[in-house]
Amino acid sequence: MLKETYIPYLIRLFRQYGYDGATLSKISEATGLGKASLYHHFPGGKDEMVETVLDFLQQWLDQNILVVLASQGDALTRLRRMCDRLSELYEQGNQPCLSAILLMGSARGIFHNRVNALFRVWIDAIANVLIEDGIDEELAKYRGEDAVIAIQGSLILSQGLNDPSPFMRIIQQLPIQLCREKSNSSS
Amino acid sequence: MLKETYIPYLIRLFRQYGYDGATLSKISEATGLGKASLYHHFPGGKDEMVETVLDFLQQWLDQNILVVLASQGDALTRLRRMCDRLSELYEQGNQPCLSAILLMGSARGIFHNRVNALFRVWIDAIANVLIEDGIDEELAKYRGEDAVIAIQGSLILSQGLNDPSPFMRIIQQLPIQLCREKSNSSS
DNA sequence: GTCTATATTAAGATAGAC
DNA sequence: GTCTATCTTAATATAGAC
Repeated sequence: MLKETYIPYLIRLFRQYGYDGATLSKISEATGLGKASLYHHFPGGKDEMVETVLDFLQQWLDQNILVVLASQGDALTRLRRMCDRLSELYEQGNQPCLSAILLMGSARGIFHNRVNALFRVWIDAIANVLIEDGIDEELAKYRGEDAVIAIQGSLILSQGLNDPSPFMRIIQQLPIQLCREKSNSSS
Repeated sequence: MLKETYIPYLIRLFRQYGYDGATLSKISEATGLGKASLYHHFPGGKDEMVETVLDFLQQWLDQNILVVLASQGDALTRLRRMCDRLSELYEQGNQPCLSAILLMGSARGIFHNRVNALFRVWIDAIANVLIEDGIDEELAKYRGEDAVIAIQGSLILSQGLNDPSPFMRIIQQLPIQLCREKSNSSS
């Protein structure tokens, strides 16, 4: 089997247990592979498994979020498409964000740079849509951050309340929020 | 020494390494206590340490957030006081939220109910301030959620970018955002 | 209340047969 | 490419002296 075969299992395990909690025993059980076989596919051990998952997520970002943000249509339409993809990725608010999980705990030191890069690319892509839509460059950058903040925060709250509805509400409101004319956040 | 003495060390360790990553060896080193002494203070081991920290955080919420939300002054003033306290708690955006950390990884199953309770109390307290201020009850509940979402999301982003400014920007904007008259999030 | 010493279990990782 | 068996290290936890 190609090592790509095991990515869905790895994503599910790291989401559920985190970096430290997803032990090789759990990974072995979930994939049906013995520990030695896991090291055949991932000689670098668990860190290489996470790197492989991050490669996949980077690709997913490119082929889903960045593609729809660069697609035909007005800003509102393109942002709605992004939200549809995000809703799939996070299973309607029932699954946490792997990037956020990798920022928590002892994995942070190892994977921080990669997560940082994912966030920056995502924020810039949203900001560019808004700039094309006529929004001031600085405000667009803040709105890009606001989008990531709303997604991440609502995922945390949905996890905390064990209720996907905060995420779904935010996802539904987000496109119109980002495209609104005036800043309602003047200091 | 009273076991309360060790709470600041525990908070720092769980914030930095998470539940799984904060090993007894690290805790022993940070506190200067041997492992056996740690079990003298916390017979239930690491889980009892986390429970002790959650007791402290629940108290902190009562004596800081709930107190200032029930204090004298208009809604905007009280929400600004809340934000000041939050800014201290999260060290101006440089420290992650322990509740969020406990929702990630294998700790979630153990402490989810307690974190859930913390979130609910906090959201309700914010909503009540807004209801007193004349905001519709349902909208106030959503605004309470929005506050927690903005805080949690901005802490994640500040961690991800290694830059406290997203948190500080959100904290500064939050009171006026919550008190705004019209919902700019109509569907 | 803190220590040393140790028990027990599980984790990450590898050797080598098939 | 997968396995069994094993190694090494580290984690949680306890016994018992001081």
